[in-house]
Amino acid sequence: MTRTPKHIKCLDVTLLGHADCLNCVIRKNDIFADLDVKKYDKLLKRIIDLRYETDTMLFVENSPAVELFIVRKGIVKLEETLDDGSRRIIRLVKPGGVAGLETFLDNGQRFDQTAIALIETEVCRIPYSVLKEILDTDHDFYKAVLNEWHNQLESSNELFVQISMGSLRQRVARVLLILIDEANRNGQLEINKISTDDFAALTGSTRESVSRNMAEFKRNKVLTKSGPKKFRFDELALREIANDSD
Amino acid sequence: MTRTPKHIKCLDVTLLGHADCLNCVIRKNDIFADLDVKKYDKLLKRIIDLRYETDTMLFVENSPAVELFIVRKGIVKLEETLDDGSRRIIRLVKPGGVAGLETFLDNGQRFDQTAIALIETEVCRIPYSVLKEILDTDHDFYKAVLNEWHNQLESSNELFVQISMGSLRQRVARVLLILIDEANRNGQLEINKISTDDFAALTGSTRESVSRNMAEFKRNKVLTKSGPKKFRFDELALREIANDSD
DNA sequence: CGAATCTTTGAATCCTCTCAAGTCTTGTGG
DNA sequence: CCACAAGACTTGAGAGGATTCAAAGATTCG
Repeated sequence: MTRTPKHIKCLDVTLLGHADCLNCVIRKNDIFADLDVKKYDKLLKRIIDLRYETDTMLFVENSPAVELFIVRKGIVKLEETLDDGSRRIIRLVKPGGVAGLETFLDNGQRFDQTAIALIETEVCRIPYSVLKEILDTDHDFYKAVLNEWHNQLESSNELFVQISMGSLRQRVARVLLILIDEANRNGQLEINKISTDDFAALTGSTRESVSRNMAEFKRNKVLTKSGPKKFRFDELALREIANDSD
Repeated sequence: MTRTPKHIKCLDVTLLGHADCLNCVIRKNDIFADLDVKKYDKLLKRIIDLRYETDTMLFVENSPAVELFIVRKGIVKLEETLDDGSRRIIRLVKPGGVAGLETFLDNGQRFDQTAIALIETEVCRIPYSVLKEILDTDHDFYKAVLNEWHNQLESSNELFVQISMGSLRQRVARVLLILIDEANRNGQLEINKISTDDFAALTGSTRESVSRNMAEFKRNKVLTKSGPKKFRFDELALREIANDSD
C-alpha cells in the first residue's frame, strides 16, 4: 500500500547566518510585525537563518517542541502518520507563516506533526527561550501569538474545504493553485514539480489517480513542461477546473 | 443541487440563569480550569447560561465576535458556506469545548463560521468584556487561551483526517462514533438522530449515499431504531467498520 | 388531514481505486 | 562517461463505489 518511503533527508541544511530582523521583509507579515525590534535586538540575534533542501525535515512528530520556524521562502508541509502507516498532509506553511507553534504552549509540549520542506525553503529558527523572554517582558505579545493560532486554524480549514470536496480533478487543480500562489510571489510563471505521492497525500488520493489527472492537464496544455522539474501553467484554466461544478 | 435550506431557528433559546462557575463540573476541563474563580466571582456573574434547541443558531459567519460560548452539554456544529452555496461542517464542539474563540482576537474581529446546535445543547455565553478584564488582570490567563486554540486546531485536524480518508462507509461510521462518544458521557447507549444532510456535510458526500450506508447499518443491526429520533448502536461493530482497511 | 420537508430506493453513469506491467529518471559505481 | 539498479512515474483493464436524477415512502407540523 505504502511505497518504500523515499529518503527524507535530515542533514541537507545550510546555515545562512544570524537573522536580520530589522531589515527583514517577511517580518512585516509575520508574528513579529508589531514588535519593537530594536528593543529586542540583542535577543533576536539568537535567531538562526537556515536553508532546507527539498525533502529535508525540520522537526519530527512527537519530539519536544523547543523551537519554532518562520518560513521566509519556499513551502513546508506538516504531515501526520496515521495508524495504518499512510501519511496525510495537514497543512502547508508558506512565507510569513509559522511551523511549530506548539512551542508557545507550556513546558513539555511536543510537536503535533512532522515538518518537511516541500521545495527548497528558507526559515528563521527561533528557540523557546527567546519567545519566553519576549512574552515575559512584553505583555501584549501574546496577542500576536493568538492571531497566529487563528491564522493556522484558518489555513487548516481552508485546506480542509479545498480538498475534501469535489472530484479529484478539481482537488488536484486546487493544490496546483496553492503552489502557484507561492510561485507567483516570485513573479514566476513556473512551479517546481512536487512528487505524485505528495499530491496524493494532499488530495487524499493515490499516486496513480493523481498521475492520470496530471497527464490530462498536460494533454490539454494546462501544464507544460518547461524544464527538468518545472512546469509552466495556465492559471485561468486551472481556476476554471477548480471551480467547475459540472 | 442544494435543497431549500431547512428552517434554522434563531429564537428557540431558553435562558437558564446566571452561570455558577464555582460549582460547574465542566469548568474543570475547560478554559477556566486554572482560573481563581473566587477572585473573579463578581465578574463571572455576567456569564449567562442558555439552552439551544436542535438547529438553533448561536452565531452567524461574519457577524462581530463579541462573545464566546462554552458548551456544557450537547454538540455545536461550526459550518462554512462555500462559494457554490453548499455547506461544509468544519468542526464539532463537544462539552468543555469553545465556539467563537475569535472573540479573543483584537477588536473588530468577526466569526469565521456559523454555529448551530446539532442536538439540544446547553452553553455558557461569555461577553468579550469579561474576557478582556480577566486577560488584563491575570497575565497568565493567555496561556489557557493558547491551549484552547491548540485544542481547536487538533480537533479540526482530527476531523479532517477522519473524514477525508477512506470509503463513505467508514466515514459515516466514524461520524457516528464521534456522536456516540458524546452520548456515552451521559451513560446512554442511544444517539439522537441527526439529519442526513448534516451527515453529508460532515462526510463530504450526498444525502442519498449517506442514506444507503445507514440503511445497510440498520440491516446489519449495527444501528437499531429505539425511538422516534433515537437509535441504539453496536459500538464494537462501528469501530470495526471505521478501521476496516479492506 | 394535507402540505411541506425529509428520507429511502432504483437504475444508469461516471469516477476512483487496485493490481499489474511497463517507461522514465536519477544517482552510483565501474 | 556509461550502464545499471532503484526509485518514481505512467498507463491499462477491471471491479467497486459514489453520484445523479427521478420517483416513491415517511415524518412532521400546522
